Amino acid sequence: MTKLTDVARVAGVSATTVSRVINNYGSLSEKTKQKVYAAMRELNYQPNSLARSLQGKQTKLIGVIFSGVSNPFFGEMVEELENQLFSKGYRVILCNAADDKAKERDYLRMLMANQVDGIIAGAHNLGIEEYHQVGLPIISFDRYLSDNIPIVSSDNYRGGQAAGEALLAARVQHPVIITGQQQPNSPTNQRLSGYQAVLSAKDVALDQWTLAFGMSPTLKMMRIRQLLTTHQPDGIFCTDDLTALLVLQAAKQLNIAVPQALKVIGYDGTRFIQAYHPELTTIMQPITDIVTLMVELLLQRIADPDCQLETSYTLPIKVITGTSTAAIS
Amino acid sequence: MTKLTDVARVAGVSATTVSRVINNYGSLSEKTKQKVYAAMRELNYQPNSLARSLQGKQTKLIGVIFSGVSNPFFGEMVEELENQLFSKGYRVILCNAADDKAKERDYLRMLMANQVDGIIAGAHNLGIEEYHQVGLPIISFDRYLSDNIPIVSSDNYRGGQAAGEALLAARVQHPVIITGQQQPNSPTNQRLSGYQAVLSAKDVALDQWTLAFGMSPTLKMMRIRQLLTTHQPDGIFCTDDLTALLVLQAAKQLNIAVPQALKVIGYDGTRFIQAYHPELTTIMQPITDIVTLMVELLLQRIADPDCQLETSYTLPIKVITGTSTAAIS
DNA sequence: AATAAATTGTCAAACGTTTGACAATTTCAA
DNA sequence: TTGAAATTGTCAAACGTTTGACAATTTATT
Repeated sequence: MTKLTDVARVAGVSATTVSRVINNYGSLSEKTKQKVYAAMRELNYQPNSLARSLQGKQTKLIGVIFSGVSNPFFGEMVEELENQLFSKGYRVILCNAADDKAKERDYLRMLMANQVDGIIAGAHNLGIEEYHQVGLPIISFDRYLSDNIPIVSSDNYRGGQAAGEALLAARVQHPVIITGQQQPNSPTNQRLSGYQAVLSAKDVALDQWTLAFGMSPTLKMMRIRQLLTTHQPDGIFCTDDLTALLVLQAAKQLNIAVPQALKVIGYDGTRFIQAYHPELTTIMQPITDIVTLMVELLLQRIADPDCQLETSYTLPIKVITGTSTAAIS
Repeated sequence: MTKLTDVARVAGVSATTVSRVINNYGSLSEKTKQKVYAAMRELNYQPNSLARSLQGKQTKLIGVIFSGVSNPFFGEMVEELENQLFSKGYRVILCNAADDKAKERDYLRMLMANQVDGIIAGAHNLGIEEYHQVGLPIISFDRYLSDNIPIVSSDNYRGGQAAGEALLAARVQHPVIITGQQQPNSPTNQRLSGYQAVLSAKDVALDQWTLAFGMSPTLKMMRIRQLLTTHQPDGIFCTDDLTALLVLQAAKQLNIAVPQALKVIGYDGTRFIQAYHPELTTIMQPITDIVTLMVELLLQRIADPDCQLETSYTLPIKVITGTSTAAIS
């Protein structure tokens, strides 16, 4: 591995000068700068980032903790995070917490040992305590972790309202909401609240089913079929799009016509769903904006660890209307 | 940040002894080991991995280069990679090459600067030359990079054959194959070859359409509608599942019944497709096995950089039969 | 109690870089 | 031509760890 002193030798200058060029420190003539750059190119030199970081420079590494990247919503989010962080000169250590407390804790330790500059936390197994004492800039997605850790989320309450309104506007009489398990301190609980508020304003009864987030699709499918046959709802709001896809599939299998006999509305509105399931009405979370904001906040915290940030940032959602809630002519 | 000397002080031993405990080096009594462990726990000590690596230890970081993680196939692959690497004590630096030569090159430089222990290369913008001189253990997915870099892929030729056979078995007369752009040195080209071989054995004409991998779904959709209306094929083999989904969608819009008027077969067979689109017949790549093999090979190379490995490893595919190619009764 | 073996300590160099203090040299303008 | 300013060099400490050589101490064995 070529090192700084090699560059110095080739450029015919001292090691200190090379370091000065790299870090743009002290006064330097254009001529020597060019000599050094030339030597760096010639030797294909890359400063050893371990040594730099050890010496006190930033590592330019960000830990990104999510519960898996195979879910399109998280996949798109992580992809966008990687993109934006890369363009700011940071790299991503991908941490899949996989609904596993121990793994998430391990990752937190590793990220500290690896001296990452900051963390984006999008998995939510761990309690507040463990995150509290990390002592690193953290931005959280969709979950309260500590007073000092900003939460970024989209407007879950409004999203729930919008979904309820859409169903009611489609003249639904017996709507059901399928949620994941309610997590403590999670703003996503607001989806239920918003939905509930809209229903009770119109005196429509709340009918709620819970399917744990980690449940296998096959199992979910069984439950949904059961729900459809026994409860015979004429409208379903799923708090994530994938579950909504299962509902559509189940309805098809059971010969329940959508939207004639059943209106379906999902949640998330990823690019994937928009492209491959345009028929599904859904509530879109603005992934790009969410990521932009999270990155911006994180970089602020990195630049100034004591900077004051809001506890919570809420971004607007958007309703994407497909045929799955279309009125019957 | 607590450091080694702090642990030494608390444990009442020398710094050298602490280091010996951590690295299990030299001779140590059980008693002092326990004292040191206790102190480490008490202080919540994590060795600074920058310092360790600088000193010569492994970084335990692996660069994983793919072209985006929002595609479910790559998403599932990266998720599995992260899982398996984590369980072996490695962490993943996620590199999204995004069909961008410059970005991929940048990443390669960064990975070298970051002293990663190895690389899994699954993006294929760059030529052989740039990978040739990286001088790090590399395993490639689905692309020839250099004689010394093993390729792992699934049996693309057999997959192409199987797809062709499935279409012919369903009594298709005018099948079309939709491929991505053929990449030089990519084993995925074999899908076409295998398909072609089966067709020509039965004297069925080859009709091939190309839709670039990076093209937006909307645009692809347009082309597919055009294809369906002008060419009126009665069978389509898409070399990836997402394109197949677009075909199904387009067929629905155009009132072309699947499988009655049109048989559709895809490629990849992710868990996602199996769960959410069981109707689609597809060729499944064994993602878990592919990842297991890649990780195994990479770790071998890391342990012994000179170890001899095969140039190419091919894993069997599996046909997943849905209703999209069902025979008409 | 004597000896060997096992354990622990001390010390220092090394990994590759940054950065400060200071001195030496070059450049430039008046 | 002198003096100030700009440039470069030398030297060394620091970041936190590992590891080797060696000495000092403790423990186990007979």
